[in-house]
Amino acid sequence: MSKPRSQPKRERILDVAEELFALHGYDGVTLRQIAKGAGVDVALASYHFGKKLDLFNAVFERRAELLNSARLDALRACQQSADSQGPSVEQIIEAFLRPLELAQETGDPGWQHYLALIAYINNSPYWGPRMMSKLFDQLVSEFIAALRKALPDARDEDLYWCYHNLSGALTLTLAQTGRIDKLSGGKCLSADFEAAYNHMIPFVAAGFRQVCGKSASR
Amino acid sequence: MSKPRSQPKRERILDVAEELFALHGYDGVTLRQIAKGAGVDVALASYHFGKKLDLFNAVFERRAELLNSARLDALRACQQSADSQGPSVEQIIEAFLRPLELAQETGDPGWQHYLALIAYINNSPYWGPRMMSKLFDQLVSEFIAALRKALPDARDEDLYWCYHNLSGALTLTLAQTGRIDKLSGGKCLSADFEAAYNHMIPFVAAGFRQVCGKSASR
DNA sequence: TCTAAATTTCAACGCTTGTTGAATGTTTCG
DNA sequence: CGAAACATTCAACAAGCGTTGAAATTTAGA
Repeated sequence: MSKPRSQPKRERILDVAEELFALHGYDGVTLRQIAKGAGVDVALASYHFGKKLDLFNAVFERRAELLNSARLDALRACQQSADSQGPSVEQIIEAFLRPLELAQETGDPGWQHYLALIAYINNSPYWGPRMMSKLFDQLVSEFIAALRKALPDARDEDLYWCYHNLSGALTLTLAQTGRIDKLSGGKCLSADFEAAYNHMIPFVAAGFRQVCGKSASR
Repeated sequence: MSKPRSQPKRERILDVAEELFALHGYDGVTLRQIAKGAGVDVALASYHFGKKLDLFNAVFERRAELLNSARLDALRACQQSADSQGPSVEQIIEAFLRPLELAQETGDPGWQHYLALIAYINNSPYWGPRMMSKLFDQLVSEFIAALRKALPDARDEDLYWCYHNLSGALTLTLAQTGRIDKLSGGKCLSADFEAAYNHMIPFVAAGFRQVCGKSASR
């Protein structure tokens, strides 16, 4: 059998690695810190995952498929329930963002660390080009195709720049830096994903319409 | 003989540290890499800056004041030229972003590295709380105050979430990951700050108006 | 020029790093 | 049971780390 038994120590290594990598980055974490956090000998990480970089990749692969299919399902669902014109910009962005919230609300704090790790990757000039495309290009292309349909007058260049803005706003949200908490004097909370998305969806949708809409300046 | 007061080796250490920290983060760079890049002995970095963390801070402080005053000047200028109602949302965001472009166009590639380093800090759950407030809180508060005046019906909470979206979009732009280049098939270029801001300004302004405007849903 | 200070290199330190091979403990299953 | 397969720990390695004191070099000022 390939994966019959749950391997609790192996999972704990992944959990701790996920959390520490998200907080300190790849180079900011040692295998000994991870092993200590997991209550395990250092050599066990090498036994299960090989090199440090392989462990890093394993952390990603563990949740990638589930996350991508959840977001794709949300897109398909809003496409199904739409009329012949297809879903609106708001609906598409909602499908892009809400599954991230659901992932968090499974009660598994690992999801929050995982999303913060993705934020770290996405914003890194070193890791971004090495990891993001492989993990998310296909999914993103599908969302952009849906947006292109909802904004038939958009130029491709404008569409991609707008997605870039969305991606940036989302990335900073997922990074959970707590900066907005301090800046707003507690009026906004980084951990409140629902509030973040409730503001992000109309904000981004209006931006898309402004830049990619019919009357956009060319 | 070249001027000794300019301390060329000290500057070169800062230049190389700036570039490498921006690319690999604090823990991803060793003092020996920096020294090698600067053509200098390792111990010289310690002599000039003390601990590694002090060098990291010195990289920031070198350009912080100049950057902040350039952005503040831009805000003051657009406030001067506005009527009694104050500058528009677009004008304020323009004043927030354009000085970053000018900094790049001095021809000094160090500015680009510096801005990428700020992006790294701003997106980091570890460094963000430790460095961003000290460097930028005062400036950001002034811009938000101006936006509050331009959007008199806005709730503070909405205003801060909108700024968060702006900050995220800007951060991903400064990080220069090249992701949009690949995704757009070359139609958009990460290095093209002017194009990025030309799209970001109307995008973000429309978002602010949507979320913070008179008819915003409450 | 001479001298003191500032700069830069040299050499080394004690520690930590990722990784590995062998030893020990634990399951699985005929 | 018994033995093979898997899981885990132990001990150690060579390499690289940040940091430091002393020596060498360069500069500044009289």
